[in-house]
Amino acid sequence: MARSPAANKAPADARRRKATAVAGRKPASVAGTSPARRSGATRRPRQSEDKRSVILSAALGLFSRYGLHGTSVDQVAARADVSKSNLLYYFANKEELYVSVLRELLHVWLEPLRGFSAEQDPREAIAGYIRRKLVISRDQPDASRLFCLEMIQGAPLLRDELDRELSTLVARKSEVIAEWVRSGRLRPVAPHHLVFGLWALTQHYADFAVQVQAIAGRTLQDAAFFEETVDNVQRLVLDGICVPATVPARADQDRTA
Amino acid sequence: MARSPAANKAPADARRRKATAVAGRKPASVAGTSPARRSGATRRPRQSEDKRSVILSAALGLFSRYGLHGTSVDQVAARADVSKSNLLYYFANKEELYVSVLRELLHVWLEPLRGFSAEQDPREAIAGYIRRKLVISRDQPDASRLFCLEMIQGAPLLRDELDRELSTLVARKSEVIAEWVRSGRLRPVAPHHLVFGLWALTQHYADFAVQVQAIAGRTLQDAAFFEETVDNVQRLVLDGICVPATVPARADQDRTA
DNA sequence: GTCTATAATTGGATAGAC
DNA sequence: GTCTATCCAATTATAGAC
Repeated sequence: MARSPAANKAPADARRRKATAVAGRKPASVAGTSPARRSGATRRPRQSEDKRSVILSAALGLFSRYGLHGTSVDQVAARADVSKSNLLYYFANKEELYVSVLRELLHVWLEPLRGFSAEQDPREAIAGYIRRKLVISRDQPDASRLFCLEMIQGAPLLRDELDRELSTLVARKSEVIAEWVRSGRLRPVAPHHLVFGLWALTQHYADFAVQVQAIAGRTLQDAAFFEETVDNVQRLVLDGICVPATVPARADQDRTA
Repeated sequence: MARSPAANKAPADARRRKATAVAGRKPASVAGTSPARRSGATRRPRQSEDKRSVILSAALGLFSRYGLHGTSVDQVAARADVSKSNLLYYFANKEELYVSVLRELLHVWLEPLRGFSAEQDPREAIAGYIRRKLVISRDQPDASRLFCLEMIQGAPLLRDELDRELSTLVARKSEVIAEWVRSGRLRPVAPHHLVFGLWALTQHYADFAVQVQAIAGRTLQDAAFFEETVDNVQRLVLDGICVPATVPARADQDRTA
C-alpha cells in the first residue's frame, strides 16, 4: 500500500519523487522532471499560483471527506475544473498534492494557539481561544476533518511536523498554562490535558458534524447554534478550571445556596 | 468482539446493491451467487463463526487505520490468515465486510450511555461514564477510530443507524440530563452539548493517540497516564457542571463581588 | 470450504503533439 | 501550459477445479 514511503513497487523514478515528497525533510527540490516544484528562488507567474490554489482547495474538499485513497486525481481535477494531466503538471503526483494540502493546514490549525501568553487574563484568553477555534470549525470544517483523518491514520505524512512544530509550540504554551496555575489564576490542571480538551471540544463540532446534525438537528452553520455552542463550551471549560473568584456571581444561585 | 447472533444480518439483496455515496463511484454489478450470507434460520458451524470473527477483527484493525479505500481485501485476508478468495466466501464483497464491522461497532460504542437514569447521582453517573468511555478508548482504540473515520466521511454507510438508534438513545438520555438540571442537581447546561463534550473529551485520546503521544509522550496504555486522564477529564467536566454546593471555597468570591 | 487462475475495471502516471 | 491518448500497476470480484 502507498502508506509507507518506499515500501511499494512503483517504478524507480516515480518512487524517488514520492520518497522526497513524503520524507519532507529534504528541500523538496525535484530534478527537472516536472516544473511542478520550483519554488522560492524564482517568482512564479500569478496565473500558476492561482491555479495551484484552486487545485489545493478542491483537493482539500475531497481529501477531507474521502481520504487520500478514497479520492482520485480525476475527481480533484474535475472539481478544480482542470484536466487530470494539467493537474499533474502542477503537482508531480497525488501524494505531493496531498502533502501540500496538509502543510497549509497545519499552519491554520495552530495559529490560534500562538496567541497565548502569561500576561493575559486566563479566562479571557481561553474563552477567546474557544471562540476562535469554533470559528475555524465553522468556517473551515474541511480543514479540521482532514487534519483529523490524518491523525487517525497515524499521521504518516505529517509526523515530522508533528514532532517539531506542534509539540514545541504546545510545550511553550503549556508553560504559560502552568504559570497561570502557579500564580493561582487557574485551578490546578495538567496543561496538556487542558490543551487536548480544548482541541477535542472545539474540533468535535467540525469532525462529527454529521453526528451533531443527526442529534441536535443543527450545525455550526446555524448562527444561533454557533453562539449556543460557544457559550456551552466556554462554561464547561471555564467554570471547571477558573478559580472561584473569577466566576461571576449568579444571583439566583446565591439565593438558593 | 461481541458475537451477537442477531447483529449484522442483511438479506441477500442487500449485497446486490452496493452503490454508495462514496465519491461518486458507480455500482459494480454483483452476481448474488456467493453463499456468504445465509443466517439466522440455520445454525452456522462453529468454525465458520470463528473464522468470520477473525476476519472481522482483522478488518477492524486495518479499516480503522487506512479506511475503506486505503485497505485492500488482500491485506485483510493476510492479516486474518486466510486466502483472499476464502475471505470473499464469507463476505460477498469488501463493502459488506466493512459494514459488518461498523455494525458491531455501533453497539459497543453506545453501550456506556445506556446506563444513564434520572435516579442516579449525576456526579457519579457522569464520572463513571467518563471512566468507562476512557476504558474503551484505551482498550478498543481501533473501534473508536473507525467510528470517527466513518463520521468524518459523513457516515454514508451508517446514516440510517445514526438517525435511528443513536439519535433516539441520545434523545432519551438528554431528557435525563435535563431532569438533573431541572431538579437543581446539575448546573444549567444544554444536554446535547454535554453529551458532545463527553464524547469529544474521551474519544480524543483514542482518535488522536498519535498526537497525544507526540505531545505528552504517553498514551492511555500507560497506566499512570490513564488515571491522570480520567482525573483531569472528570474534574474538567464535573467542576464545570455541578451545582456550586459541590464546589469548595465560595467565600472569597463573595468578598470580591 | 478452499484453492488457483483470471476476468474486468479503476486509476495513477507518462508521452508527445500543440 | 495544456491537451489527447495511452500505458501499466493494483485490486476487486468471479469461475471453476478439487
